[in-house]
Amino acid sequence: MLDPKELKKTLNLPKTKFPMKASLPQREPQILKKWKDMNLYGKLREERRGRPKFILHDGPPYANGRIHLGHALNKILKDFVVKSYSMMGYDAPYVPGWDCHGLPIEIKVENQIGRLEDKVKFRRECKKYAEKFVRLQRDEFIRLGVLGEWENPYLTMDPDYEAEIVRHIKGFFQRGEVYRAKKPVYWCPHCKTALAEAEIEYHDHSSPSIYVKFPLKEPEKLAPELEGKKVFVVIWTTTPWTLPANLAIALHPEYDYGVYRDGDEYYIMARLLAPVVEEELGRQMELVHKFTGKEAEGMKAEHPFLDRESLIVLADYVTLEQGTGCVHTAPGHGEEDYQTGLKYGLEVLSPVDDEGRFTEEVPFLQGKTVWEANPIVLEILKEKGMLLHQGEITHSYPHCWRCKGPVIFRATPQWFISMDKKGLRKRALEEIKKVRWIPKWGEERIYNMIENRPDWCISRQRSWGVPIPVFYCKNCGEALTDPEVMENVARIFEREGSDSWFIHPPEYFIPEGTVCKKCGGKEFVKENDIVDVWFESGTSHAVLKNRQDHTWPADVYLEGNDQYRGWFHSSLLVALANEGESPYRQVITHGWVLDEKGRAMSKSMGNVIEPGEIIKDYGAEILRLWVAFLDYTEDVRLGENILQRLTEAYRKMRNTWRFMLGNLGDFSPERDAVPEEKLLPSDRYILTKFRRLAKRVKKLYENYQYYRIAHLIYDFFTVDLSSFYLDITKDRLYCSAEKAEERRAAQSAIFEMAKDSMRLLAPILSFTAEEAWEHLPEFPGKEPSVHLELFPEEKPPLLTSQEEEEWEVLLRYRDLANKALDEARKNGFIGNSLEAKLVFYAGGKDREILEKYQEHFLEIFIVSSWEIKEGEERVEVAKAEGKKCERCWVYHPDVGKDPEHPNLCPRCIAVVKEII
RNA sequence: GGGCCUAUAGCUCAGUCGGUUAGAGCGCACGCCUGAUAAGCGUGAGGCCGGUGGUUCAAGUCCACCUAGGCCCA
Repeated sequence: MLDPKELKKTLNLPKTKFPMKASLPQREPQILKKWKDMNLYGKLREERRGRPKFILHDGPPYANGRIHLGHALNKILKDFVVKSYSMMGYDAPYVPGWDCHGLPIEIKVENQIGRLEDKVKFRRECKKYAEKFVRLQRDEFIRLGVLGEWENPYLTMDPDYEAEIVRHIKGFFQRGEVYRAKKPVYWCPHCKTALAEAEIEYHDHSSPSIYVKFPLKEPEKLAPELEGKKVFVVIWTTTPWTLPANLAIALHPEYDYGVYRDGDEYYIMARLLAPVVEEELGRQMELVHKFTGKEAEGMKAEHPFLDRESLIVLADYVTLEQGTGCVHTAPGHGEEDYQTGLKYGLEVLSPVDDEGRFTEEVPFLQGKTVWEANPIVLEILKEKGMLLHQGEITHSYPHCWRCKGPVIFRATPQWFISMDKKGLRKRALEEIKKVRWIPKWGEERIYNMIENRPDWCISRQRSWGVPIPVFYCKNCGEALTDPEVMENVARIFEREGSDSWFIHPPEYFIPEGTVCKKCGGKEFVKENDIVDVWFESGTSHAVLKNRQDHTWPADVYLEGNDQYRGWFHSSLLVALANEGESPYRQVITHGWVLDEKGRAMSKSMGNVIEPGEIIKDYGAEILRLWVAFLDYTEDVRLGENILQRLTEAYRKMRNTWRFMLGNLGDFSPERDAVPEEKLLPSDRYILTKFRRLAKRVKKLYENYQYYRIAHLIYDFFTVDLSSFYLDITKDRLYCSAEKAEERRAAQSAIFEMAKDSMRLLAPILSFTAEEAWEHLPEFPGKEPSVHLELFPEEKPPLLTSQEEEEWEVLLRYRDLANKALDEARKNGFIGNSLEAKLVFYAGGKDREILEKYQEHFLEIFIVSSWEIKEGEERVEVAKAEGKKCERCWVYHPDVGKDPEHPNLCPRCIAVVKEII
């Protein structure tokens, strides 16, 4: 007689070196090293050569700072796309890129080393800064398990790339879509430079607060009884110096306005603000006429001190918080004023020079700074009797971040791409309809933006970027925008980079014999402005044309939903204008990363989670699983609780693989695989379910529905595998003879599911699938990395539809049996379910089905004995007959009858005899 | 203020054309097992479907408004 210890040795218990504990933070770097050493990316390119292409074109992140969770979400999703399409059999190269030029880097560098007069030196520092963060971010992206051509990314500061930018600018000029016009920008009179929004600080500042009268022309048009009366539109302003540039007065179209009599004068203002003005003036006025803003549109007023008209216009931004509801509008001195000016075709006046001094356009102020001009304007207004009231106000006012002095809005010449001159807007709107937008509301969103956007101002008064390749005639100032000259510049940039612009004189770029078309001048000066960085990144589609292994247009762009305004937008315009069509066929967007409560992460809220922390504490795989489980088309949340859930889900999947691998320890697919027709019913059932799952998963990968995949596979692992199939087949796997056909049958099913689930999950659980793949038994054609594999080919279901219905009945009875067994356990009647005998009550067809499968009930219900009786559907629990077999723990009446093995059941005696 | 979007159990997700008592997995509680063991199995409790009003015989689902949140713009 064998004692329990010896008996245990006769069992086929799971055995694998695949560890239960993942230790992801330590293990992942080893797997990354394997991929690097074997040149996985290069090998994949080789293996897929000649296959149809699938191009995901990477939107370049900005080379500034470490990566945050938004980057992680984005790059992991891209990795899902690229890896899954690669496993579908496409040749799917992935070339990452970086956006390297632009203001944020200039600001950072300026903070570090100060402002250098030498632009070449300054740009060199900017370049170093960008290179540093490209390196850092690249390593962080690699750490996430993202596979790509990291050794050879595209950078917007590469000479080749800069040349493409110039060529695309050239294209816009060539088609006559570029024009030069004045536009107001923040301007620091002390530093004599334009400032970007990001360079503005707001501080309190004391300004005059004045009410000014504009005599209304033809007041009878507003109300007949006003004919011949002295009617004034009253405006309020804190910048009297901008009054010389006044061209309009804006009213809100919907607000109520009134004409108020004050002695023999009549004042127009918003009715809700009249009491405020009355209080300022210290006297009451009489309301003599009411009207709404839109009634006054197109009327004219006289400028209070210049011989000029001021048009009454309408604008939605007029508020009733301050002033009179009638807004002084100077298109050269304010962003909103400028927009309104565009709408009404007003001139952009800005009679102020670099130092903030008035030009000869305003003779009586010439040479005075805007600050000096304020009191002079007041004097004139008083003189002309146009100053209704004067006070002082302290308010928040924009200041220069460098010199801390107050800044002004000043119109300067800028380059614009026209949306309508050559039908760019119209063609863009048509092209949008041809693209597949995921989610589909994206189409409406970008459509509305393109439909309503103003002309694109592409010039920036900065130095870290690509120059606009234009020259000006030294003699007459005319711009030289000759395409051939620009092509020459492109060729030079290709060779020397855009630094050359700041090194060489104009003659270096301009072919000999070039003369000014206007005056015949032969001497030129270079443009100082650089191009908007959105134009640069919008040129990235050229990467697809310049790399041999790519095709144009891209199949997919995939970015956060802020990029409807950003990269999707600029890419569409740049590519469409130059190539004639959209650079992408599909655009996928993902949401924002929020904290667990659904709020945006911000430093001030103190709720920021760094990807690095998660990788250190949990592993990049958990981050990948996070991305997989969420519906990324909406905003996604992350916090401790969610990480905890994900870690547990991860462990379950890992353990399921581990258990499968353990049971395949002695299995060689080539030698031991059992033909499908010899599989047991439960094997056929689970494989049918699994094959159906595999088919759905592949379809879902095609449609980028990762969270559905994750849920489906995870549910299959927990419900179908762990708690059903793998639980019920333990008896077969452990207790049957090692080479018994029923055991090999279960192993065959497990092998298929292990192998194919690893392949199906490889794009998501890239690290763990790889690790598990290494522990999977060898078979012919097994690739050294799971990422070189293809998705499993479709296999037919093994059950007929009738058999499937039979399984529904069996599983219904399994539920009943479990409830009954639980009841019995709670009563202390049994412990382990093998102590039980089940009595099934069934009738008709159900009874036939139970009888048909009853030889498998030990397996399906994990009980020692059973009986089927006629009756209403239910299951009862009795004690199993016989004694417990010490080897398989099943109760059997014959245990004790064999004198040699009195502690074993007949089956185990047979198995044991064979072994001994 | 405008454009677009979101809201179902503690968490992540289902919920078809409007149609029975709104589902799943995890987590939680209780129990079993000790041959997947820092595992495995079973049972159970969790829902004002963000709120209000409307359309309808019937609303998680359609409409309007509101609240909370997100991206972009002003």
